[in-house]
Parts: sequence; C-alpha cells; structure tokens
Amino acid sequence: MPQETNAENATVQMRKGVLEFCVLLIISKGEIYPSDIIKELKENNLIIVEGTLYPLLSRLKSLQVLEYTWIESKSGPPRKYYRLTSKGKESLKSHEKSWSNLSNSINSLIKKHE
Amino acid sequence: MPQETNAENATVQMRKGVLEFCVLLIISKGEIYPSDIIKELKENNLIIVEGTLYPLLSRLKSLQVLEYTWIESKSGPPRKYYRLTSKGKESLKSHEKSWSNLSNSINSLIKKHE
DNA sequence: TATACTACCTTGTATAGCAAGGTATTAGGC
DNA sequence: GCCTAATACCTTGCTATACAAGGTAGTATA
Repeated sequence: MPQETNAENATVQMRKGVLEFCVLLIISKGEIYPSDIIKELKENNLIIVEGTLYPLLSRLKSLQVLEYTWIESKSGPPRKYYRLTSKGKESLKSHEKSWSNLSNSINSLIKKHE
Repeated sequence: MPQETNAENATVQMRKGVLEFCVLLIISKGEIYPSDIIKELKENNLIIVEGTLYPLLSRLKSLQVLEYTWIESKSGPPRKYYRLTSKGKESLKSHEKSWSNLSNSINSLIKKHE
C-alpha cells in the first residue's frame, strides 16, 4: 500500500541511495557470494533482499565494475564469487568521495538548523 | 540516457535518499518558500530542481507534515511559505534518528573494509 | 527416493527524481 | 498603456530501482 506515513519510511528511503556503495565496500574486502553479502549487510543494520541484490549485481557486472567466478560449494549448489575489477576500485573511490561530501553537507545543515 | 557509468552517478543516487530529510531540516528553521529552499540546498551542495521539490512539498502537505500560508511578495507573484506541523516535527526527529543510524552503519562498514 | 536446504534468478508493481514545458502575477522600459 | 523579463507556482511523461512474490536447480540427508 502506498503513502507510508510511519517513521520507518525515512530509514527505507535513506538506505536506498547508499546500497550500491555498501555492496562495493563489502566486495572490496575479498571475494564473496550474494547470500553472504546479504548476511553482512544485515549484521550492519542495512536490510536488503534478494530481489534487490541480484539485479544490482547484474547491473554492476554489465558495467564492468564487478566480475565473478563460479565456485563449487561443499554444502549445496555452486556459488558466484564476486570481486571488484579495476574499474570497480575506481568506482568505490568515487562513492567514498560522494559519501564524504554528502555527510558533510548534511551534518552542516543539521548544525545550522538546530 | 540510461546506464550512467561515470562517477557523478554515485552522488546523484546517494542524494536521493536524504532529500526529504534536508527539506524538513531547512523548513524547521522558519517559514520559507520553495525557490528559497532550492537556493539553500544548492548552497549546501545538494542540487535539486523544481520538478522534484514541488511534488515533494505536495506529498508532505497531504501527509500533514507541512502546512503553508500564501504571502504577497513585493517583487513578483505571491509565495507559499511552508512550515512544519507538529506531525512534521515528529517526522523530522525520526529522520534525524534514521540519518544517525545510517551514517553509523556506513562508517563502521568503511572502517571494517579499509 | 522424497524432502529440506541452499543458491541463483525473474516478473510485476510502486515510488520518486528529473527534464521539459506550461500558467499566472508583477515590475520596468518605452 | 503595452510589451518583455523576471519570478513563482505547477504538471506531464520518462526512467531507474527497490521490493514482494514466485520460480528453477543442485546437493544433502533421512
């Protein structure tokens, strides 16, 4: 149902803009497969679901920001282990700048208006 | 055209999730009309255009987060001066919490992965 | 061999930002 | 008085993307 009025909506909206950044951050640590990316995001209070992550990973793959290798699992079907390409490392850097600019802007707005 | 690959896209995406918060912050300082809201956002490096702001203000009005008064201008057509309702003040508080949670989550992700 | 679990992926819907274009009021030059 | 510019409000159509829900397939285990 549309037109949420409750408080949770604020959180949801804010998280949207930074998901790609968070995913790049996590992948930058080392090769990882989607289900574990979701787990790690949740541990950091950043909720995400499969229907969001898979299209995001595909998009980043087709933009040559990410690449992956199939690796067999000992406890189930094979997994796609993702890593950053060199383009991905550049992209992460620019996300980091964006984040730092954005949080500076907002923190200064907060200071001005309290 | 879709599928931006350049660095600016990161900034654009991130700003999206926090626009409502920024607008509430600015209005919380005192009555203000749309064109001046845009000016103030720009001064804080948060680009926004009319086609984004007017629908946002209407939405917040219909959710009873904002209210406005028409005030005559000495240099042009009359202006809608917006202010927060009591519901709006609550909403601002929850946005502030969301912002603080989100930036904590992300900053801890950054620390972990550097 | 059937069920549970893990892992991958797709489809349809709603939201929201933006580009572009439109209407109306006032001021100022002539 | 009349035309142009400036200011201010608003709408339409498009696109991107997050999510809910549901689907496919490989592996383990009872």
